Amino acid sequence: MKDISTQVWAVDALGALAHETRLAVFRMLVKAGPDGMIAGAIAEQQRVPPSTMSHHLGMLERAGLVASERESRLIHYRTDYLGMRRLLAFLMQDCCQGAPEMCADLTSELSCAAFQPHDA
Amino acid sequence: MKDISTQVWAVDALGALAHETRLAVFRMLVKAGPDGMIAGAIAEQQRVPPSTMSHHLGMLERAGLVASERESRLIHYRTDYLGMRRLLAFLMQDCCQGAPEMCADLTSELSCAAFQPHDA
DNA sequence: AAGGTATTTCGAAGTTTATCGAAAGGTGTT
DNA sequence: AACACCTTTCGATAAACTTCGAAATACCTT
Repeated sequence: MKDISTQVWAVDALGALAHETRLAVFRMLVKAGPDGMIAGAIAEQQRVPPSTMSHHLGMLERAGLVASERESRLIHYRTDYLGMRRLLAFLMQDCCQGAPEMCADLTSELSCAAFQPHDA
Repeated sequence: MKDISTQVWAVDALGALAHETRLAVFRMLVKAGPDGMIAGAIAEQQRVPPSTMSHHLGMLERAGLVASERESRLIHYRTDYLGMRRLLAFLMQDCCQGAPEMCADLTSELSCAAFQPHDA
């Protein structure tokens, strides 16, 4: 075992994403980019009462997947890219020692522009 | 929304991983490589009763993250790399349109040999 | 400081999930 | 066919999660 506490955190992070509304919110924030979105707008967009959404956003934040920042009366939520990175890295960790060719497949599948700067 | 049914599946997959034992099992299988492990050995390795482990393995399998195959009396469980790939791709999807530089960071962090064939 | 807006916390209800022993389902051996 | 082995299914209990209205908190405006 490389890091037992990271595993504990990963369970929380995965649990935070393992919910229809929260996963939709997380992806919406990823799409929204660094500026993020305002709490009220997130709740409205997902057709969920503010108190319920607050609960979900709190879970995502405690899991280190999103971060919040107050701006006057509004609260901005944005993706915590470091947390997202940690989670993806954790899941991919160790996959190569067993079967390197699987990893190659994995990376070629990822739909990030960073991977295909040369072609469509 | 790109694909609503994929999102539903992703919630299941994330939920399957959002458990200490199941996440440990999944990672153990990733490390074990294509040959996978035998159900009994998995249960013993994790110090969990067979019936409990069977329940967990069933969840991982229904989520498309592992696959099982019977060999006489034993049942082999192995990582379903396609499912793993689908999940990672789903999570990374759309992250570049908001902030391409985040994606570059993401890929450089991944600890796969496929990314660093030149150095340690 | 009074009032209005944005968001969170509290509390209670219903729903889902986790656990594991006992029993059942397959599979090979004698 | 009877037995032993490996694994799953069943069933019941305990624990955790989800939901959302009401109340509380934080902030700005007047």
